[in-house]
Amino acid sequence: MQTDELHTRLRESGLRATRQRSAVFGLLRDAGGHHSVDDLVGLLAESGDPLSRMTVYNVVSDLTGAGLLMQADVGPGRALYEASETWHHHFVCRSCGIVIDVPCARSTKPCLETPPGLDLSVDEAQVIYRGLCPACRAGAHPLEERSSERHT
Amino acid sequence: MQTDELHTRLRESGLRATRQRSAVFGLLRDAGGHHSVDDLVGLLAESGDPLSRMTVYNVVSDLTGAGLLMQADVGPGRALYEASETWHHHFVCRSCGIVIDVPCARSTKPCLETPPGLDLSVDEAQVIYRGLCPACRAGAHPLEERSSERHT
DNA sequence: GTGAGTGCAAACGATTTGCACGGTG
DNA sequence: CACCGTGCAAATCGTTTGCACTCAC
Repeated sequence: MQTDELHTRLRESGLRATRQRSAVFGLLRDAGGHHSVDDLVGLLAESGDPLSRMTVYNVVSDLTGAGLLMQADVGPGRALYEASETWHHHFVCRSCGIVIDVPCARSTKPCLETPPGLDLSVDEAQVIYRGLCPACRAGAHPLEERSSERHT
Repeated sequence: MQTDELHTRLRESGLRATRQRSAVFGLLRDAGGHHSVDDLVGLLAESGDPLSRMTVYNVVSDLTGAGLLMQADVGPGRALYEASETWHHHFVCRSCGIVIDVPCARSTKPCLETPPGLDLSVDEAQVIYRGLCPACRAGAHPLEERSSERHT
C-alpha cells in the first residue's frame, strides 16, 4: 500500500498521520493476519522501523477506535489486531493455541441481528470457535508448541 | 442447590468434592450470572467462606475443564465464569463495560457449523457482541461507571 | 495412608499511567 | 507554534508457578 493512501486513510479517520501509525497500519494491511502487540513490535523492528511497545499500544488503540483496525480477544491477556478488509471470525486451538481465520457465514458485518427483547445497539459481533486444529487432532503435538499466532 | 447434589456433580465429573469446589460451584449455580475470579473471591468472603484467590483460580480452572463451568472472555484480562444451564452469548457495552447475557439463536450448543473447507473440530463457539447498553445510549453515563459485571 | 487439592509467596506477562520531548498540521 | 502523539520509567492488574501443608477417599 502506498504511503499516501495510508496518510489519507488516517486523516479521513481524524487521526494525525504520523510515521508510527503509518508503519503499524501499513504493516497490518500488507502483511495481513492477526498480530499481538509484541508481535507487531518484533515485526516493526525487523522491518527496520523499531517502535516502542507503548507507542504500539497507543497506535493500535487509536486505530481500533477509529475503525481502521479490528481487535480480537482470543483469550485472557491475548489481544490480536488486524486490518483485514474481509470480516471473519477466529478459531483457537485448545491444544497449541494457534489462531485460524474463519470466514463469516454472513455478509460483511455479521451476526448483527439484535437480540429480541433486549434494547441493545450492537455494532459488532465476534465469534470465537474453540476446538482442535488438524495438527493437534492428529496427535502430532498434544500439548506442545506455543507459536501462538501468525496466520492468514 | 443441595450440598449432596453438588457433591454428586463433582464426583461424576471425576473431581474430588472439596468444600472449596462446592462453594464456588454452588455460588455460581445459585447466584447465577457471570463473575470474574476477583468477583468470586469477594462473594465467597461475604458469604462467610473466604477462599484464597489461587484456590479460586484452581477451582474455576478445574471446573471449566470438567465442563461444569463456562468461561467467557469479554476482553483482554477479563475472564468470566458461569454455571448457567442455558447456553448464551454476551453483550459488552463499549462505554461502561457492563456484560449482558444474550440468548443464542441456535439450540443449546450453538454455531457449531464447522466452517467449510477447514478441517477444524469445533467444540464450542462464543459470540461477543459489542455496542452500547441502553443506559449509555441514553447518555446517562458517557464514560463513567466501571461496575463491570454482575448480571443475569 | 496416599495422593489430590489448597493456598502462601513470589514470579510473570500483558496493559496502563504520568509526564517530558518532538513532530504534525 | 500549538497541540497531538511518542515513548521512557514505573506502577498496575490478572494470572501462573513452585512448593509445603491438609483433607477427601
